[in-house]
Amino acid sequence: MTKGEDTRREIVEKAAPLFNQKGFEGTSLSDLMRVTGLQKGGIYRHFSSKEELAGEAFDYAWKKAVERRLEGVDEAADAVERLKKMIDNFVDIRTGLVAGGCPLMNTAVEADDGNPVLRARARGALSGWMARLTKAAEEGIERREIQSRVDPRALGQLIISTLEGALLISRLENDRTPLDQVRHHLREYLETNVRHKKARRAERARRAGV
Amino acid sequence: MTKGEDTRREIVEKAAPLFNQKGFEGTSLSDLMRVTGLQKGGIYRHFSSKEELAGEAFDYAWKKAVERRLEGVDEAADAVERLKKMIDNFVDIRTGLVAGGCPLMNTAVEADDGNPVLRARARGALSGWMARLTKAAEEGIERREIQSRVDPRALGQLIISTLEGALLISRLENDRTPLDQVRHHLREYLETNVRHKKARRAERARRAGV
DNA sequence: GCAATAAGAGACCGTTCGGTCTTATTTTAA
DNA sequence: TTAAAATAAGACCGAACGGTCTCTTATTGC
Repeated sequence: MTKGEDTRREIVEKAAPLFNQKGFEGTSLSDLMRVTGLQKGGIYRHFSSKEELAGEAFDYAWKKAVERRLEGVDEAADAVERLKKMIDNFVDIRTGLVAGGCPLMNTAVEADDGNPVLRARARGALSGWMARLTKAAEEGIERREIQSRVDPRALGQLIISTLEGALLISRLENDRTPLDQVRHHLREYLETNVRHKKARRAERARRAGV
Repeated sequence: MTKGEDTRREIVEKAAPLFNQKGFEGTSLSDLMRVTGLQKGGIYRHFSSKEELAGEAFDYAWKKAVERRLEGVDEAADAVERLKKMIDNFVDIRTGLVAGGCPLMNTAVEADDGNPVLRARARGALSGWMARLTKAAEEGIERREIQSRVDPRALGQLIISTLEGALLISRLENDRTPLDQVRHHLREYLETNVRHKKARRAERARRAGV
């Protein structure tokens, strides 16, 4: 890795929390100069515009969020447990993330009446997340772990909507109750309306044995 | 009403969609001059700062949202129907509102890492909304329309979180499916886990009779 | 209709904005 | 070691920022 590539990477990593907290418009070049310790020339050598840097900062922030939200998911016992693990990760994990809350929410709200480049970035992130959830649900249906009447896409939308909304409220109130609340609600829903009935007795036995 | 008061009101009404769409930082005085047809002097005669105007614009936008979201709620047959009506209004109503989506969400996201004045405004709006929902739930419990084990505050948080999250996703995707999805989900939840069991037979009969 | 007052225009203020470009310095490969 | 290439500094640009202030114009109460 050349020194230039290294500097570029550092700029992105240091810029990401700024953009995530203050937004694209709210982050100025002088902010970026301050956190990177570089002058304008040093920044603009690596990026053609503030927007290009913001785009890469979003990708970086989102990548870190996805990584953490997927931790331990593959190890879960079945499809329902995988979904529950993703929910738990969303609710519990607050370290190792770019500061400022969910990049998807922040970018979606700022960009949906404006900046089309960042908006596209947010849509891409959302569809990736949706794909993870629907794939888990589809596989669960195939394996008779999830009821066949469940619509994977609708389930994914429900989970994402609920989690993002609770995060919004939790951050505004500075209180994690809403996140815990929807976690409990979604878990109940998954066990009662999503998990395949044939699998329920076995699952109860497994849990009792733990 | 003097001409000054009238002008002031017009400024607020014309500024509100701008702030709701572009945010506080994203809305410039030249934007405000354009939509109001006034020069700076004409605006600053009525407001001491851009922030003061933004605050009043938020109140205006929120007031309109609340008015529409409460339409027909008092006429509902019981507490569960009142909650369902509030949910329906949130999902269905898109006219008569200040453009740019939910003012609570927009302001919460922009202000939660910054502007404390606007953040306080958003928190006030949220607590008012929560109060409406918890009051409906508490009354429902008193009247044996809602199960006594239901926690009014938790129910309110769940409804608000779910609706706001779905609105976020719907706006990003430009697709109302997530909103319809969570409406269906919440209705089912209200009927199954919230409505008082003694009231269920009567409710089914009432609905069959309609 | 007139004087007092309220309302609005718009020039002006210093600052900051995103961005460019030339120059100096550091890294790199030969 | 040295020359070429990569990298960073920072002066500079015009435009736009939020805000002030003076002066003119419009409204108001008498």
